[in-house]
Amino acid sequence: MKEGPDIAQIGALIGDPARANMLTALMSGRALTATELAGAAGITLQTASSHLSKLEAGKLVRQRKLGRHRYFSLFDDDVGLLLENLMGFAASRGLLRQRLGPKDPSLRKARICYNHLAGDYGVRMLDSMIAEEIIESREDELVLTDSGSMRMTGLGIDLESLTKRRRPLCRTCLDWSERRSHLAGSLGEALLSLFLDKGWAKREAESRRIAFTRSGERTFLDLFAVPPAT
Amino acid sequence: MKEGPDIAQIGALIGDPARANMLTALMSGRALTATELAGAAGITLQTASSHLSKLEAGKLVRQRKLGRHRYFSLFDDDVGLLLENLMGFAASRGLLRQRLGPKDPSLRKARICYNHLAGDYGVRMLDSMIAEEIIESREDELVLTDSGSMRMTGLGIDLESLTKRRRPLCRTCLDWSERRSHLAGSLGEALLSLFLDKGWAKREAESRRIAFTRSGERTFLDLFAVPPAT
DNA sequence: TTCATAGTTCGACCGTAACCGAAGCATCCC
DNA sequence: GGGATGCTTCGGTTACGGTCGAACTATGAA
Repeated sequence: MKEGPDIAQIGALIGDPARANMLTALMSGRALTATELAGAAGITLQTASSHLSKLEAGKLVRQRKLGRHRYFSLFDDDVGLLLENLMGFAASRGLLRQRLGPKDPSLRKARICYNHLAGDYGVRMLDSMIAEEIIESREDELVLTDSGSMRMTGLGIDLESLTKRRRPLCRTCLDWSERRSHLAGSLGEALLSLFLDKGWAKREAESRRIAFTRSGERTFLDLFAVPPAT
Repeated sequence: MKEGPDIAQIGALIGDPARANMLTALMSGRALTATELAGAAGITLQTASSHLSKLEAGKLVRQRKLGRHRYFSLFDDDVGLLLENLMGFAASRGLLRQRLGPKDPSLRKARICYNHLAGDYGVRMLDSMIAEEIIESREDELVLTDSGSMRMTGLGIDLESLTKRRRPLCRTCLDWSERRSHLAGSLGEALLSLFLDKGWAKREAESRRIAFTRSGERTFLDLFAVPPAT
């Protein structure tokens, strides 16, 4: 017997509440210091340090030294996708965290998923892009069309530099609150940065929430109009 | 903070080696008794019973009483998909089980993924079905085409009864060995049963391997021809 | 009824891992 | 240099959970 990969190790890594909290905090896409992560998990710095070295050994997070700080972030996109997946599963089993303040409609509306837009607005964006034939869905992957490339470039996205990287341009990511897919991959990341750079939306501190400005929201909804319901 | 679903509980459930082994054993799609699962995990019956009640409480498995036996199986398709996902992730981190006997090329070729075909042959089948326009990939979901419906019916699949159920007909499932998608959902399940019923392939005992007979393999490969590489 | 098999529950044991205080490095600032 | 900050390492405590033996329940067979 004993066939197949070892899922227990990863389960155990994610299974500790303190570590799960840190990973969730890192889903904000920010690189956080050990002290910040300790605060997010509600434990002392020493304990956090021990947890982080385990997460690092398991290739779930990576660290970058910057001055006397150590900035931790998720190891790669795959970790983000897996965590979002797990959240979807947990939500489907009715496993919500105890101290879930308000039901957080704003979190369902627009939030950051590691490095791209998620929530109602994220799903809506992908829907629109497919309806507008900016993206085509082939087999199980998403492909940017020629006309889509032009529109993205028109928005100010440097596709050239994006495609140079080895990371896939477009990926789907299952949204735990909407139970449908939104756009991940380097294009998903680039689009979110664009929104932030242009000031259409802002990230809230210490949260995954994305807050659109009034005019930014109008522009966004105009740009990614949803086709009338069939 | 504390926003979002609780992933730690699920992680902890999967994180124990004994439980992970049981879940992996259940990925064979068979309903197994507590004793069989104890054997698969290498623990005593008492311990297994305790683990199983936890898995049941966490809605990862369900049990059916049949005489004096209790047959355990995965709670639903979602659990199977999640586990396959986790295996893919674990494999990508190089986390293989210690006592992995032979590299198991046969397992990579064709195996059962909870209730549908996975491995090289599973991926190949979906590829072919899309190329032959039996299935179309829209947005992030798979849709059976009209001509596809006819072909499936021609094979002897009762689509009517499949669509009556609330489960989705077609779903993608990420294959951990191929790193691409294969067909899940009730159609995926029905197709595998068909292969087994027609005697094209057999399930090996105590394993996830699917062994095609010589003539069955020919028929399968003929039916799901792969388009010439572009 | 009696015996055998399948499984759960209880109790006790034990190991591991989470946790924190204190000390030790490393980096930056003055 | 001296002092402050950020983080790691060490050591020791504690608690939780996995484990199994033994006793108990339930179903089936003789």
